[in-house]
Amino acid sequence: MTRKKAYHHGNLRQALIDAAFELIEERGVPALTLREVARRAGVSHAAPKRHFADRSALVAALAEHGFRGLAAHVESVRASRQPRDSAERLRALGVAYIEYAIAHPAHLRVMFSPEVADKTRYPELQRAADAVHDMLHGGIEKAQREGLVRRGDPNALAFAAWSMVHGCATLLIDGQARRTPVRTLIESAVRTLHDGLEPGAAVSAARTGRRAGR
Amino acid sequence: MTRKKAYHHGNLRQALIDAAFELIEERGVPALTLREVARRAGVSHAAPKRHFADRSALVAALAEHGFRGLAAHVESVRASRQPRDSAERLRALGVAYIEYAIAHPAHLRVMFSPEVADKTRYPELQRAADAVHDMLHGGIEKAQREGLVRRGDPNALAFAAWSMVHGCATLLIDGQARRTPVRTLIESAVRTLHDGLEPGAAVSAARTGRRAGR
DNA sequence: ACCTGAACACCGTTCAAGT
DNA sequence: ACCTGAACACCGTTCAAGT
Repeated sequence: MTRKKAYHHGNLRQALIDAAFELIEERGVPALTLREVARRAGVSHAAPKRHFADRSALVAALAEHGFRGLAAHVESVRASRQPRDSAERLRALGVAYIEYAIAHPAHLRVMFSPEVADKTRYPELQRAADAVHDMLHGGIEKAQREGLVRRGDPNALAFAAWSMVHGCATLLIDGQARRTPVRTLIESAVRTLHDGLEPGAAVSAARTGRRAGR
Repeated sequence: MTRKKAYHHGNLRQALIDAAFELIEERGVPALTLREVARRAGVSHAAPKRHFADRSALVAALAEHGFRGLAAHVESVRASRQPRDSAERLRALGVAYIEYAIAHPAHLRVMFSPEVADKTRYPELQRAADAVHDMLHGGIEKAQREGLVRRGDPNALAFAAWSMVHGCATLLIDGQARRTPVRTLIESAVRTLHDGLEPGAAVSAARTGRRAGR
């Protein structure tokens, strides 16, 4: 209500970010334009320059926002769902990632936009992305220590887990789901990440104990 | 050598596609511009209109090219590597997908560009993408029949496999590999797709027979 | 310190005109 | 049938000038 006035002389930076997300959600990433964002925030087209050096800097800020939001969502799920062991906890992390992508497709698209693929130019973005990666990495190591994830290079295992979850999320928000409910697809991806495609895994998944733990 | 002359009055369409891929490889997808493509092909900026209705139509043609190239690469790998059973064949398909992405990152980016996410507007693109999907779907069903992939909705299993392979490919071409050789990461993703993260799978993977096959 | 307005080079798209 | 050249509205970016 009273926001519109505060924008003009206040936190223009945040106003631009809000307007940018609205724009992406309405008309897609290709429609994201500095001039349109400025227009929606009610300032001249040159005003964003004070807050974002160029278009890439705005995209980087949006991506950073996305990574922080994802980390927060993962944390909140962890707090509310109370996973019983580290394997369930890891599974919850994957589901949270996919949920976040579906709830905020604009955020995920901008987080992995080619424009900001080189994160060395944006240290804050780098840190935000690393924080999410560290959650995954830590989750893998913890589950390994408890014998709930097989042994091996944690980096390589974390990468595999990230690939599955990220691939699932991006395919779903790009509308690649076909003839099958989204819920079923998510469950299939998360279960396959744990059990694999091979038939034997179904048996081992039904076991309560472990077999080749440390 | 004699190509340049042939372009001006000949297969301009193909010349534009070639120029577009060169441009994307050199300067990335955001730099893809109809005017620059026309310039490189040596024609006026309005000439592409005869072959591509608008920018999206060009991107769709590039994406279609990408899907056909991927299908061809998968076929050639299948012919040369002679997989012994349907599980190995499925694994080879995944590796081929990732190899293709790394060899032709511009193709993969354009294949999954948000601009052409809605493939209903481009039937030829739809068909090319479906052909790749059908290969995967068929591979899953065949492996199921041989008892080398667990039972369940083939669509859901194919989606999980696609998620892993596609996620791996996109993360790698976006330079998300960290501190670990690419080869190791690919092997981890492909192995995890088959075995899962859980410890029991390592044992079952070592078995020669099946256990819960049909 | 923060924002404006004019300016420049670029882009997508259209369309009458050329061959 | 295929391509050109001028035109229009839009964009990113820069910069002197305003408050």
